[in-house]
Order: sequence, then C-alpha cells, then structure tokens
Amino acid sequence: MTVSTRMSRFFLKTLREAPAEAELASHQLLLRAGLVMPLAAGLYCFTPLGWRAMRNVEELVREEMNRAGAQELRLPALQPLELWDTSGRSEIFGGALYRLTDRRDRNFVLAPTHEEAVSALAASQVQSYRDLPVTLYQFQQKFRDEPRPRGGLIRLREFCMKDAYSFDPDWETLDESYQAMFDAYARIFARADVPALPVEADSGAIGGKDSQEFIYLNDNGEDEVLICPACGYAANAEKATFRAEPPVDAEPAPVERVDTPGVATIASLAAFLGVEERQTVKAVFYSVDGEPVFVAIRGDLEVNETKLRNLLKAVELEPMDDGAVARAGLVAGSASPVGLDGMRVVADPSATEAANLVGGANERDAHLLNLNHGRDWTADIVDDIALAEGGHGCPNCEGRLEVRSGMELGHVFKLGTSYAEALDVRYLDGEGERHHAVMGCYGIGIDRLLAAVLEANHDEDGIVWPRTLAPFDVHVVVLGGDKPEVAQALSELEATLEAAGLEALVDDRDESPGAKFKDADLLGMPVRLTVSPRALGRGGIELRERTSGESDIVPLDEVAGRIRAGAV
RNA sequence: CGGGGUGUAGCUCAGCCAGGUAGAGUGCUUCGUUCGGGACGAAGAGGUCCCCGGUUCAAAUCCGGGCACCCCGACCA
Repeated sequence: MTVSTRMSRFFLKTLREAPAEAELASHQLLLRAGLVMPLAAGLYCFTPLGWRAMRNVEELVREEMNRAGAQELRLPALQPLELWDTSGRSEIFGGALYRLTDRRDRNFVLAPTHEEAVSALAASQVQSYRDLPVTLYQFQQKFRDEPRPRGGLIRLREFCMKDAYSFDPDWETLDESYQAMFDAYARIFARADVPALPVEADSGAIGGKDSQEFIYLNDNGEDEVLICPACGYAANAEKATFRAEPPVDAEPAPVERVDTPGVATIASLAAFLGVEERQTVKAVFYSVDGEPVFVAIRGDLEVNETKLRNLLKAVELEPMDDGAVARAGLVAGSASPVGLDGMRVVADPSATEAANLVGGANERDAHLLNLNHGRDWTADIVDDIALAEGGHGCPNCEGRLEVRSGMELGHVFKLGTSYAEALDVRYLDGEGERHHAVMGCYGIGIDRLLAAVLEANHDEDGIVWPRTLAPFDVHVVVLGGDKPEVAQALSELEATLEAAGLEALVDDRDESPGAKFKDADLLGMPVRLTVSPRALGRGGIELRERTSGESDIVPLDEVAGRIRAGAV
C-alpha cells in the first residue's frame, strides 16, 4: 500500500542556485534538489528524498545480489583492532584506519572494509566442503580517514558499501563464483543507466589473481584507465601493460666513459649524445619500507609505482629525498647501476633486454656508453614495472592505447587464500583432508553509484531519474487546488495511483505554476502529472514524460495504465 | 602532507584596497492581487561579518595566529 506524499508537508528544500562549493554536476544536483546536506568534509546527511533514492539504489543492488545467489548478512562496523593485527592490515591501512578506544582502553577500529570480519565468521561456520561454495554480502557503512574527501558523494569518509565475499573450495569453483558476481555487476550498472566499463585492475599487495574494476568513463573521475580502441583492451593505469618500442638492435660494445657537462635528465642526455631516449637507462631511487632501492628502466619509460610496490611487497614506498640519495652515494642525474653496492637493484626488462644503453657514471657530468645487463651490471630482480601511457602500443594488438579518466564504481577480485590463512577458514574435503577456502571479494560504493547515476542522467533543467531509481514514480503538480473540480480530481487520482501501487509526490504547495514546474524538472521524477482546470477542461490529466518532454492529456481512469505501460 | 582559493542573512554575493550606522538579489513570515514555466505590490523577521589575539578613539575592513570548506597534486583495500 502506498500513500502519496504532500510536498506542503514534506521535509525538503530545493535551491534556486547551486552552493558555491559544488563543482561536479552530481554534487550540484544533490544539493540543489535537496537530497543531501553536508555535515563536514566527506560526511553528508541524507534528507527523506535523498534517502529514498539511496534505498532504491540499494534495493536494485540487493535484487541482483540475490538473483546471483548471494546471501545477505550483517557484520559490525566497530571491530577490535586485534582482528586487524591478525590479518596484518592495521599496518597496511595506516592513517586511513579510524582508531578508537573503549572505556577500558581496549583498542577498536571503525572498519574500512570487512574481509577480516567475514572471514572470522566463516571460520566459525565452515567445516566441510559441503558448506561451500557460499557468497555472503551486506550493505554496511565503511569508515576511511581519507586525506582528501571530494566531489560530494564521490569520495567520502563514511559511506555505504555493498560488499560481498565468496568462499570456494578451490580456484576452479572460485572462477564460477567470480563470474556470477561479474555478471550481476554488469546487470546492476545497466539497470542503473550508468555505462560501466570492466577494466583489468591492480590486485594489490595482499596477493590474489584476477581483479577487475567497473569504471564509469567521466572527465571528473579519479582513476586513469588505458583503453585500446582497436581491440577493446582496457586496464587501470596501475595495472596496464603495453608493447614498448623495440630496443635499438646492436652487438655489445665496450664500455666507454664520456663527459656530459650539465646533463642531468634523460631528455638532455639523449639530445647531448644524439641518441634516442630508448637507448638510455634511467635510474630512479625509492625508499621502500626504510630501505633504499635502485630502480633501472629504459629512458623512454616511466616507473609504475603500484607495480613496484606489489613486486617488493612494500607497505611504504616513496621517492627518495635528496638527502637520502646523497647518503646512499648516488649522484642524481648521473646515477648508475654499475658498481653499485649495498643496495637492491630492481630493473624493468626494457633495461635488461636492450644492448649498449647509455647510463650514469655515478659522478657529476659523466655518463657511460654501451652498458649491457649481465656484463656491466646485474639486477637483483627483473620484472615489469613500467607505466603504460597514452600513445603506447596495445599489448594485445597493433593499436595504440588512449588514456581516459573514470570513476571506479565496482571492484571484483579473486583474493585467494590469504585471509583464509590469516583467520583460519578451513574445510575438510571428501578425502578428509583439510584445505583453506579460496576467497573472492566484490564491492560497490552505493553513495558513489548514486552520484554516478546523477552524472549520467541529468539535463540543464535537473535530474532525469531512471525509472528503477526514482524516489517517486510520479510527480503530481496541482494547479488551482482550491477549485472543487481540481480537488475532486486530485483525490480520485491519488486513489487510482495508490491502487496501482505507484508512489506519488504531490505538489500541493501554494506556489506559482512556474515554480512548481521548475521544481518538478529539477527533482526529475519520470512522469509528471498536472491536475488543473485547464487539463480537466480538455478531458483529463496532463501526463508529461521527463525524458522526452512529451505531454498528453489522459483521462483519469487511464492514467495508471499509461504510466505502467511506460514502466519496464 | 605540499600548492592555490574562499569564509559577510537559509542560498548566491557586494562592501574590505582607502577603518566610522552591515547591504542587494533570492529564500522565509504576514496581507492583498495573480494563477500553465522560478508572478506583482506592501509590510516584516533574519547576521558571533569563521574563531582567538593585536593595532586603533573606533575593526567585516589593518596586522599576527588558528580553524573550516573547496580545488589541484601526493595518497587512496
């Protein structure tokens, strides 16, 4: 049973102008339409109208989770710090983790995510392979002490996430659980009218295998993705690989020292010697968990710090400051992996596979010609640590990569056994042998999805809600409400809508017609019904579609049917 | 955490340079008129000029310190 909501009594204020703080379209609309009110940086109050929208987004996600066979549960947001020490993530999360103590000085955290808690729960429940596979999910507030919340609901310090976790007996069945979630995500974003592109993503230092993000390509996004228009390859910049320019072919020649006065960058070195940047080797220095690391990569490429961090399983990784560089005996601008002592050397294959590269001599204003890996220097670790950039070759075809920005709306991730090991999620197989469960995790930021829905569904007049997410099915504008025939028609209309299960927002305020129409456009319900002497004189109610702007006079007894016909 | 910007009525902003009664539009209240795309008139309510300190006879305004918010960057399972 539904009851229409009277705007004269509804807790809602719209704004004629957007507050100055808002830049993104979604942020402006959220404030102008009165869906949210900022309380502090990264923290928002949802008004009754905004909360209806949030609940609809949540319900859409819930339907698809249930359809995919996941089971809803609820885990606490407040958790003992000990749990996070057990998994090792109190350190990994660092400053982003909200910490607090209780009255007995015991340490707690406000959970930024729930792998630990769900694993602890699974550990207590899962015993046999008969208990698997299982996928559990919840809607829960997450707390992250973000250094810079931004963009309205785009990056928050407290937000609602739908987080799901799958537990499988092995990697093969995990593939199925993962695919079920992937498919559910595709349906969710399609139904929410937000175009989301699945891209390969970084799986982080915690281990794990496949990981994909659903990215809404948008100029205001925070994430960079590389896509190949030719074959459709798409990957987060943190993860992307590429086809580098081939090295210049040459037979190894003897090392030769040259004076290079004033040369301290790859560009100036290449220009000075008249060679290409890909014929040089670049040195970059990092402080990795307190230890200096020398990174060598071909001169035309940049280091991907995420790849490097994962490779070294580093918690803290930052470029070395000038003082640390000097203390390590390195000469910035002319550093060399040749004769380097007491320091780990990590190299990208681009630097080890090319012959006769130009590199630093470890003294100011001098470089060495014809450096060859294996002969003149040797890296401790050789692996892909190169950053893919726009214009690079696609790894899968002959195309060229393009850089686009986008918002991460969802993330699906094959975690593996790391949490199962840390928190002891084990089961007995058919032969009586004990194994760790293989996990996957799957997240969607509900608030951010709501923001993306607004980014993707608005025009110059305001919001254009997708039918599935609109806070109300219809927006009824009442004109001349003091006239008996209008009051009579309105009351019949409300009864009709109620009987049809349609939720209505009824603008019965004492406002001018223009003001009501403007608000109806701003609030963006899919259908606007106008009850007025004029429309009644023409034989019914005016029905106007928000999407097309087309309107029609419809007899009262056909209104519900018309609206339904337009619905999915 | 680095760089930039902004803080004056619910909202958008002016006033600050050059110290002296705190303003406009919009919104809100009341009355009347109006009634199909943010109507008109009249009367009203509404401010810790972000905070603390200093200079001065006098500070929204000048000086010092802090805080908050926004944007860019760093960071972001």
